[in-house]
Amino acid sequence: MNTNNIYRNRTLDNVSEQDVGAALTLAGWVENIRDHGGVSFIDLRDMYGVMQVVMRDTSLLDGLSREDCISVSGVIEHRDEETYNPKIPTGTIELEAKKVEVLGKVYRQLPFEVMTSKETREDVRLKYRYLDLRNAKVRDNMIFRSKVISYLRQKMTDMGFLEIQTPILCASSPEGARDYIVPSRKFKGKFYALPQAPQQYKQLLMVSGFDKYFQIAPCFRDEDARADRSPGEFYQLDFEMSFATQEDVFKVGEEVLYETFKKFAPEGAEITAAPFPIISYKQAMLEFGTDKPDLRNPLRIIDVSEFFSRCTFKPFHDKTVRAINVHAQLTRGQHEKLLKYAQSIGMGGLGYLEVLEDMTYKGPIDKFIPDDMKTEIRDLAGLTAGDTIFFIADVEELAASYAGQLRTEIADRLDLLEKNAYRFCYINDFPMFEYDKESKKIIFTHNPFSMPQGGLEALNEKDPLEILAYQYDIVCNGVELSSGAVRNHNLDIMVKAFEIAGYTEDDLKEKFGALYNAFQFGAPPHAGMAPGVDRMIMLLRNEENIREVVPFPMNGNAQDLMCGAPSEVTEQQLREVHIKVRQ
RNA sequence: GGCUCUAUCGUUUAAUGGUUAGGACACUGCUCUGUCACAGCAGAGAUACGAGUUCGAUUCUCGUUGGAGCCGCCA
Repeated sequence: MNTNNIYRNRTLDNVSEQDVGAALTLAGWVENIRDHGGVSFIDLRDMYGVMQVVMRDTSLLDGLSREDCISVSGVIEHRDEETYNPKIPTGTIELEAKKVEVLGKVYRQLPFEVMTSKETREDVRLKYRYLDLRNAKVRDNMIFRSKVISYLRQKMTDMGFLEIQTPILCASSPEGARDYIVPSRKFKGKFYALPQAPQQYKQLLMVSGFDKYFQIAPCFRDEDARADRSPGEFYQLDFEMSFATQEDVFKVGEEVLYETFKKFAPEGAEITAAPFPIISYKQAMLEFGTDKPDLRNPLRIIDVSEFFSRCTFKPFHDKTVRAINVHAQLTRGQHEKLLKYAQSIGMGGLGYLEVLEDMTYKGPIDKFIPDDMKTEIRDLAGLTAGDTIFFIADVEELAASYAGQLRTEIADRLDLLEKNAYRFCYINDFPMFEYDKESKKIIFTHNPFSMPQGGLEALNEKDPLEILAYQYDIVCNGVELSSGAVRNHNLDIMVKAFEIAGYTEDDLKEKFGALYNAFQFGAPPHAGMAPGVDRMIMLLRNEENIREVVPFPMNGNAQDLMCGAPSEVTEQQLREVHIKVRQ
């Protein structure tokens, strides 16, 4: 880039051997100073690269320190061949400084060294995030993020989707996550809420006739953080389509994600090609013990409850029994560690069998399997010599969950995960309702606006807990990237569904008035989903923590350590919005 | 709300019931004409806070505060 102003006339990606002899002014930050007495070097860094500046007049160095922001004028010189630096693109040239101007001085000792900031305690990095962002790796994550987002926009636009902004100040909704609320000045005692997602607006856009909508949408949820979950706010690639079925949405999701991952994944990465495998919720809970399976993990869980109901091992009778064949022999140490892990997640013990060379079994469970049933378990679990099979028994829900956690733990310990691969799948057929033990009521499992499979007839006739929804997730490497649904655009079905979840038609009118009204004016069938943008980038960058790909993340307690949010406001501000804070 | 881990110079890391609490990088000063995360010499700089046990606590115990991870929660 040519900029040509008083600060600089080139950026550092645009200086090359062709410029040897040219008088240039460059600007950036002092990354490093190497003072050799008679001659000194500084590494000048800007957003685009690094350039060595040589100072033969060492008085130019006076008063300079690391991370000062400076403008340097001088002449580009060719380096002697033995002093080339192959590590940087500008390694065969350097700028001989004639004049240095400090544009922004460093007045205090830096809280950490920029070059190694990623090794610094996270709360210190976050407090000085603007310095942390000077680090090349952190900066590259942001540049990468920008490129991904701009590609997503381009791709969605190319596919015929229209980007439309929806409000940030909207009405609070009773379902889902806790809202962030904003008090109203004009209406005493009333509040706006920040959107958990643009859910209702995008459905209203469908009613308006905007066939294909998308948005890189900020979403706000007042829930606790996790390593892969930003507290407070995050971004989704939110999209919705009219006259669309689940399959139509799957096609769009597959295309966008596959193309994006193909373009941005590390070199040589394997990416699931479309069509992505579709796994029902029920099958996922059985085979993987979770609704977000990591398909890089080759281990599968099988159900052996019926088999063990016929064996003589009492503790397994009347239990759900799941089994994992790990296709390997574990050392005694590995067994001990695994048992310890099993106990740490709440399991009583961990039964297993080892398959010997002669296909007989060894292990604490063996004596409870009658001789005439030994080949049956072999066929059931596909046992071959050298295998070890673990058994997990409990009530169904816990057995599934324990088996799922063990599957992950074993694969980790035995290093079984497929390397440099992005394995996608759809999980669908989620239950529409579930029983909430706390309130002892039937509640919506996920999105209350999803279309129940079987429509009104199912709602009227089936056990609510048996009804499935046209509701789906995209999972990649064990990370839930997205959820979505075919929406319920039929008012009768919606009234009935909400009735089952304990809402009257009046509740519906009051809480979701916009949708309730809109669906009386010719609502088209529609469906959509919303892949998480931050999570996508985290996966593509192989970062363990989502904060590494967010420009200004809050800490785990949803505090902005840099600016001090949340903070107190003045008495007057509170008075204006009719709020009194209880001491 | 619950569980687990954690807190030593600016950063990072070591050690210890009695020490001058050590190193590395950064910082300050000096030396050095080709380095590139330069090198050498010298210097300044730390046991989060509050109790308890003890002759003596930075070390052991409890609590507070902060941080991280997990569970709950996240339509």
